Amino acid sequence: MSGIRAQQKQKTREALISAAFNQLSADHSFSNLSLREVAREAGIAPTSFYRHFKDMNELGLTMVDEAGLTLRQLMRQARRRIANGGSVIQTSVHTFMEFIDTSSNQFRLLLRERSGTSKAFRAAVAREIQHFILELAHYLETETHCEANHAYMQAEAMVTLVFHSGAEALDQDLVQRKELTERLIWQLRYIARGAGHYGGATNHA
Amino acid sequence: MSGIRAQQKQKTREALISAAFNQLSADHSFSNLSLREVAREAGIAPTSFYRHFKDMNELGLTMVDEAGLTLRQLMRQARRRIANGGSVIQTSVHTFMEFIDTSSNQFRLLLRERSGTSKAFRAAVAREIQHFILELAHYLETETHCEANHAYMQAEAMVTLVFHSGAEALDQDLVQRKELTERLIWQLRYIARGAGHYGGATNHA
DNA sequence: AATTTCAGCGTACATATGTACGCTAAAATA
DNA sequence: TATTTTAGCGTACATATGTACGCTGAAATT
Repeated sequence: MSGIRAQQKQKTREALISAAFNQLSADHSFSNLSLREVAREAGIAPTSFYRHFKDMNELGLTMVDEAGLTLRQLMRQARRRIANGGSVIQTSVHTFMEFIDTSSNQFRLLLRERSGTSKAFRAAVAREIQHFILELAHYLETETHCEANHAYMQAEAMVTLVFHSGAEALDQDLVQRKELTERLIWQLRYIARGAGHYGGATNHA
Repeated sequence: MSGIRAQQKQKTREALISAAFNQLSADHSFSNLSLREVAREAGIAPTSFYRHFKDMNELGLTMVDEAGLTLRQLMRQARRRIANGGSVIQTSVHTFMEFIDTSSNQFRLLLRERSGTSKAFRAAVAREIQHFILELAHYLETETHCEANHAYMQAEAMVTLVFHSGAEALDQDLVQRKELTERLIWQLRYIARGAGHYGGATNHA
């Protein structure tokens, strides 16, 4: 039932997705992509595109899902590192920066479409980020005994700062990126401190 | 020397700019605008566009400048209100939320082009936001006796959170917006507290 | 009054895009 | 083996876009 045919179809579907990711860059966002160019890079005729996606929109949503998946895998990896005794803030930030380096275009997509032009996209990205926030909030609540509401607001603020820094890091060289990362770590410490004060937490930063 | 002629030219130039702002919305970003449509709404022929701007790009940069101007006027207003004895954080946040309500499309432009597709745009927006950060940093440094470097990082974090919340507020109704604003205020308090702790400041939040 | 300047227009063109339609060959099924 | 299914192709078309070019009439300058 695996079928030579279904296999090949899956393959060109992936070719389309990776062609699309490939065409993202600092100067080329998803809405700049054209069906024809994506098809060209994937090595199929424009009209064959429709065998796989109803729409460029549908392709885009698939891409958001994929980027979200990568992000979640990353979170697991960060959690493992933390469990092995790393500092929470430092480990999380460095893991995130690796993601930006390794999967820039997946990050770019999430970043841009978060405040992008399509409602469906915005919702999809918001869902992915919400995952991130809730997970972190839960961690902060149980681990630092912070009051639930404050844990959530703290997590939200932290994720916002991390994503924003990620966005800046995309266009920076290593030196700038290092400074940026250090600033970010301080800023996260501020939040941890402050939230601890108002929310009655133990401080583990 | 004011000239009926120059006067008229200025008028249609403004018509172009305001037509362009008018066509921005949640589902329509600057890069979706077309020269022809902007010209149409401004009531001139497509080719006449070039009498005013070399490019859509040049129009866009002008728009960024204009939005930046609005933002700076806003800051002055906030400072006046604070001088009249308002709480710093609350006053700033509410003033900012007014801006988002009153000049949504100017804010939309800054917001989107900050991580947008054109290098020149990104630079222009970054400059505007930098203004904001530096001014706030200076205020924090002199007013709360916070150490300079910490004052900067604190200001940066605060501006990031405010802008991000602004972005979310754009698509929200009044109830959601109120909750959002309250969360934001807490988050800013966290930062003020935390930065105060590490940077040796008096707390005025 | 004679001349120059120039904002705005209309025409025209090359180009890129999405997508409807029908065909083909090879894989899947019967 | 005979039949059906379908991924991918090529052709074709309607549409939108940026912009080159030359004209016009009124304001500005001489």
